[in-house]
Amino acid sequence: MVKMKDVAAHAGVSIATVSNVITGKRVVSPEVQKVVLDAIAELDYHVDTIARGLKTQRTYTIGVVLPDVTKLFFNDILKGIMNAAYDHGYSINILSSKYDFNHEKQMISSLRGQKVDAIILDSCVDYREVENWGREITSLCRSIPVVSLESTLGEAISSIGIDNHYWSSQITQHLIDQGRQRIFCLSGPTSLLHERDRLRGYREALKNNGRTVDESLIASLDYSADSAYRFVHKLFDAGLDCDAIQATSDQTAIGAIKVLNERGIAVPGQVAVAGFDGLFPGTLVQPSVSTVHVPRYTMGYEAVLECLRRIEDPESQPKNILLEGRLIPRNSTADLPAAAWDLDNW
Amino acid sequence: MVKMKDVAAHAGVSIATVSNVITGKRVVSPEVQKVVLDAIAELDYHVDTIARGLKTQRTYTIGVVLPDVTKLFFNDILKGIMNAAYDHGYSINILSSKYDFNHEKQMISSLRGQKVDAIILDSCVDYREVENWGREITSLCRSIPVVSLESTLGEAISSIGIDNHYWSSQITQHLIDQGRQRIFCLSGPTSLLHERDRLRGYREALKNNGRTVDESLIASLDYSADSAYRFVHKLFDAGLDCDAIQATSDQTAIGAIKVLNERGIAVPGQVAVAGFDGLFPGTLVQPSVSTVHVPRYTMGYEAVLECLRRIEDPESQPKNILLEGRLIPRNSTADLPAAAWDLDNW
DNA sequence: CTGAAAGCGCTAACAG
DNA sequence: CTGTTAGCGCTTTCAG
Repeated sequence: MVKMKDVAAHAGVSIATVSNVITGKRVVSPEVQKVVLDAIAELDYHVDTIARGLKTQRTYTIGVVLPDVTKLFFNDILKGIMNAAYDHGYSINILSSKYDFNHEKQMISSLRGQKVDAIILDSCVDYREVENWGREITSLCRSIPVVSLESTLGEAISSIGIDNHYWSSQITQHLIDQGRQRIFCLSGPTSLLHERDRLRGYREALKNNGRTVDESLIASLDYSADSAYRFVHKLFDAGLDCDAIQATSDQTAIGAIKVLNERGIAVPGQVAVAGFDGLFPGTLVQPSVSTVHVPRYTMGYEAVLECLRRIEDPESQPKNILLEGRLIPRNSTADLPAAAWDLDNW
Repeated sequence: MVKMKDVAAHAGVSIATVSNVITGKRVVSPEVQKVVLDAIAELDYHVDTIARGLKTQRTYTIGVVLPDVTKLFFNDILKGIMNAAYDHGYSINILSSKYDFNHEKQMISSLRGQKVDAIILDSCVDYREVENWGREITSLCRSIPVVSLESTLGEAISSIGIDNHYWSSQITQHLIDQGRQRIFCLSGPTSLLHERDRLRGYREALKNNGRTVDESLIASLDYSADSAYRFVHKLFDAGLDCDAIQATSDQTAIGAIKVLNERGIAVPGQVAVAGFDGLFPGTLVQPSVSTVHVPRYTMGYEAVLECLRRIEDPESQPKNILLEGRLIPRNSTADLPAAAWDLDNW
């Protein structure tokens, strides 16, 4: 491996000069500069980022901890993160907590050892522990910026996400506007703050329309379509009486639609189904799924920008960034022209 | 940041002893070990992987260069890579070449500067340059193992993939078995070796069945569903006469199905459509897409294992690993019970 | 504007 | 079994 010393020798200058040419932190005369640059090209020299990192204590790497990278939802976030990072000369180090809070803790810890310059975290912490965890992260990651995805983790930690409460209420309202009377709410894990927000939105929309919340029309599952599928089958076996199902993810909404299709229950004729997130498979199934679009790509991209902002100005304060969602009515709740397949984002 | 020196001081031993406890490369007495471990825990010490890397010249990082991480196909490979890497204590550094060979070259180069321990590459090199590029990589990455995905890049480079030629011929055969006479082949970029293999498979299957290859029934596009969509519309506008379309990707197959659905052409009644890859959206659309399953996850996982094998034994020789594909007939080519939605892998 | 030299935090000889 | 010490390749004072 050719190193700086070799370049210096080849160019007939000192090693410090080579360094200055490369970093541009000190002025080097044009002639010398050229000689050095030529030597670099000729020897095909590349700075050793490890050695540089040891000296500068910067790695140009952002650590990313997500609950489950294999899921489309996080994949899209990841795309945004990767593109933004690449655009700005950063690498990323991705870790999957698998919705296990202990893993998450450990990963944050290990990321520090790797000297990442910033951390982007989509936490799976229990909502009751949010504040503690926020404080712990803050003390753990004393000197580097942390950006939380989807939910707020406290004062010292930047966050970026949508107003889940609001957008969830919007989709409930949409179902009500379609004349639905008994809306079943299929929620995700209630330990997650943003799931609670979505559930709150559902409740609030009902109340705003002068309805009472029937607790027998609320259930919490994990995020898997399969759980939803089996669960909804059981519901109907038990004689569930509803004319709409509002799922807090497209994944589970589609699981529900599958059940209804299998049982010969017309969607949306007899039962309307709404999802959440705006994943592309919602456009492929029959009927297409009404949903709220969560700007996942933007979330990832902006999260990186927020990291960079705080890296570049260590004095700058954490920001809470709120992105816009978007209600997308499709054929599972409304009588609309058939939605077009989204074929471009996969 | 607490460092080894601090741990040593706190434990009342030398810094070397701390190092030995951590690496386990030299025996330390149980008592001393305990004292050190306690100090580490108490101070919440984490080894600085940068400093270690500078010394050991190992980063426990695998560089990954894929054409387009935003695509489902590569995403699944990535999952395999990430899981395998994580299982073995490695990090990965992902780069997206965007199907630009110059990017790819540059990325391989930059990965060397980052001192990755191995590289996994899914190359977009033109098939005519494969050998040159293979040689160049070999000399560029002299001391680290390189594993090529999807196609073979020469002697010194391990590879892992399926027999595209064979499996493509299998799907053509399937269409022939279904009684199809005029099979249009919608190929991907012909500069890619594995696309050429798939096309060869199509040709060979026709010949094996005593048919002549009609060159007007062959076209090459990029991989986007949108291109396929517009192109197939034009084909039918121009009066294309065929009773089957064999696309070399599910993406383009679905684009074609969309066209046929729009034009009221029955699939598979009038025109059968087959894809390739086995992506889950093929199970969601109507009709579901017959395809060849490419074990993408396994490909990624095994690629990492191959890296590790060669890292651990530098004397070991590169291997060419061939994985099994699987023909999956679904409703777009055959009169079968409706295929079930794949809801679990996204 | 250029060079010499210290040292980032760790590992691995080498001594003891 | 434990300690001392020389560097890994770079950046960055400090001198010139």
